[in-house]
Amino acid sequence: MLPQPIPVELAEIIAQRLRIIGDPTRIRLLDALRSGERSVNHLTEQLGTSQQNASKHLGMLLQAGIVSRRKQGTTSWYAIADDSVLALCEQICGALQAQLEELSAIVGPTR
Amino acid sequence: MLPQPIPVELAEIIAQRLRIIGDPTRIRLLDALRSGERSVNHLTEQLGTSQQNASKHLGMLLQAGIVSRRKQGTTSWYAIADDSVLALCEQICGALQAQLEELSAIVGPTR
DNA sequence: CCAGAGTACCACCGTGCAGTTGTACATAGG
DNA sequence: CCTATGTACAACTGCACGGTGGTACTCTGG
Repeated sequence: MLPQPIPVELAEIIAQRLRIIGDPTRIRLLDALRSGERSVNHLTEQLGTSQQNASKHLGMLLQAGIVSRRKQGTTSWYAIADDSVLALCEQICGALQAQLEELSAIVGPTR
Repeated sequence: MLPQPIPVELAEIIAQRLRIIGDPTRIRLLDALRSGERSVNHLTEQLGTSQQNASKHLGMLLQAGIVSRRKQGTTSWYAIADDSVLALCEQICGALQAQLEELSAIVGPTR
């Protein structure tokens, strides 16, 4: 599926994508959106951060096409538009768990 | 598999992991290692970067447990230790292609 | 028309990181 | 030994980014 020598441009696109998701606040925003559509106010309170910060990160996720925005009155409702990002986090956690199991096997092999 | 409210610490770990992979040079290093074990010198020439830069990024990937190092004489041989990173890139590309197809469907729906 | 709520944008600051330069270390060859 | 080769580490610089404060804009309710 991937071309054998990945061109520099594609490497930069992939890297940019990974860096967009690679932020604790944005990961927590996406996590909060797993339950469904949420307003900025709700997300701000759930994360315990400032409204400006939440809006800023949601704007970045929106521009990247990872979330979608729906305006109703004065409130904006955000939702996950790209389900693959959650699978990405799952995969990361899976790799981490595999590494931890290897380490524990080395530390305590006979036990 | 993932806990429902992702704890802040886990979000930071996932984010750090994504940021480590989210660099064009490191993605190209991992891509070059898809063909098998390679020396620093070989990777330096293949990427067209400096030896110091390649060594620096390889050190980061090594510390993260993504690649492995084997020293023989004066040369260091690096190899991919965590195959899931390649699947990660594949997934990113898949999501990008899906988004592109959606866009092209909007731009030229009858053609 | 006015006040308040909800949201987004802008400027700023501090931090972290990518790339470069210089250099130290280890090993093989003569 | 002495030199060359291959690699890793430290310091520096420029730049991008995360968080914050301030503010403008929009819509709703009175």
